[in-house]
Amino acid sequence: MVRALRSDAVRNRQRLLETATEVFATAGVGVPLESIAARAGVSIGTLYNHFSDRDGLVEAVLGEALERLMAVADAAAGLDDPWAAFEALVRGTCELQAQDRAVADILGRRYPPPTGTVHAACDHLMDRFVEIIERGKRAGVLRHDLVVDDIGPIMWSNARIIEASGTEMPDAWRRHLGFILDGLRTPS
Amino acid sequence: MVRALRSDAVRNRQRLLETATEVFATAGVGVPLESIAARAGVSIGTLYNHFSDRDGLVEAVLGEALERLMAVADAAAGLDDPWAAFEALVRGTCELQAQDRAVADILGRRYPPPTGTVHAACDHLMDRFVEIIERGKRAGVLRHDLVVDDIGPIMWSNARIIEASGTEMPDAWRRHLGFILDGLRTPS
DNA sequence: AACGATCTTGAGGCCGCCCTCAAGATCACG
DNA sequence: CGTGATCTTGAGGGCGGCCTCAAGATCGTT
Repeated sequence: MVRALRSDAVRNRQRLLETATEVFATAGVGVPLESIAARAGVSIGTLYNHFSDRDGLVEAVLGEALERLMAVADAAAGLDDPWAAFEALVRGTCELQAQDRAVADILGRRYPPPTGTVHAACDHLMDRFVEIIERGKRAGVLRHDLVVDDIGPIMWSNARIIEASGTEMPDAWRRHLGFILDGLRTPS
Repeated sequence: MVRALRSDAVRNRQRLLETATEVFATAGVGVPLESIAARAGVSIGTLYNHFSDRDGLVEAVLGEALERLMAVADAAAGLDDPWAAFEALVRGTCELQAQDRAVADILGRRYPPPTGTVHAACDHLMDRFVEIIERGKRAGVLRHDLVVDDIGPIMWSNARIIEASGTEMPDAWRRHLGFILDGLRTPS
């Protein structure tokens, strides 16, 4: 049986989750845990009371972001036009990377082997990609030699571009992705 | 007047340079300096006797790699066919990144603001790009909206793909770059 | 060979980060 | 209000990396 948490514990846990969500989203999953505890107004010990380690915190925090990811994937899969579906999936995923550095880190392979919910979400995403790529190729809108394994590199590099371009060239990734998409489309 | 180095100092400096070249090329410019000293059979203190800090060592080591870079750039600029020139420049640069992690780090923006010789080399490379992009656009083989600033992201992301794909997918970057190049070409 | 100039050495200070744990604070319940 | 269970705290140990500097080794010159 799981004991009920004490009220202060509930409050602290909540604050930690909120803070971590913000900080991870803006500074990435690699940020010092001390900084999260500090911003949450709590000691580092308390953070470790609630989460086993960085992984535990990440797992606990990424829920909403992963749902957004799945939502994008499902929405894309729901589109009728095969090219539109593919484009929506790629653009949507990259957009989420741009909006949330934690997502960029995960999808960009800057953070160790995803496990648990994170892994599951990535799997689901990849399944959608398989599906949509198949559809696109059958419809003849996607280049015939494209395979799912080509998606990884797109996301890794998108993460890097977002990071390296920072605030000076905030739409660099969009331009770049545009080029790639043009390269993936079957010439009409 | 510059004093002549003592013979043992010459030997050590030489060994350090050789070792650093190897290690930087395979493990990147961020590798612990201690590991270089160790592999060179010399103490960390000696390394710091010869090079002010990591930057100093990098600068001293990168000479040949930078020359290879310029050679590629000049060779590309020498090609008659405008598309061939562009493709050679992009592919050549990325190839050098794949062969030498130090080059990948520099061109991939994983290492601080390039200064000195490194900066000069990057400048030269970019000049070549400007030139070749202009030529390609005039000849109508390159998409009209392409600008030099679009090259950075290509190299940043190439560095990332090389790194993330490691030995499992050693030609991931090549495939990916192929897509991009198709996206940059004017549809015929 | 002997001496001073030059060079090497590696322990150690510093820093940032990870994570732990004993002591103390807070809560909740009777 | 008192008492035990629960939770928080932050100093501190560990680690890995940067860089320094006083002591000692080596060189080369006379």
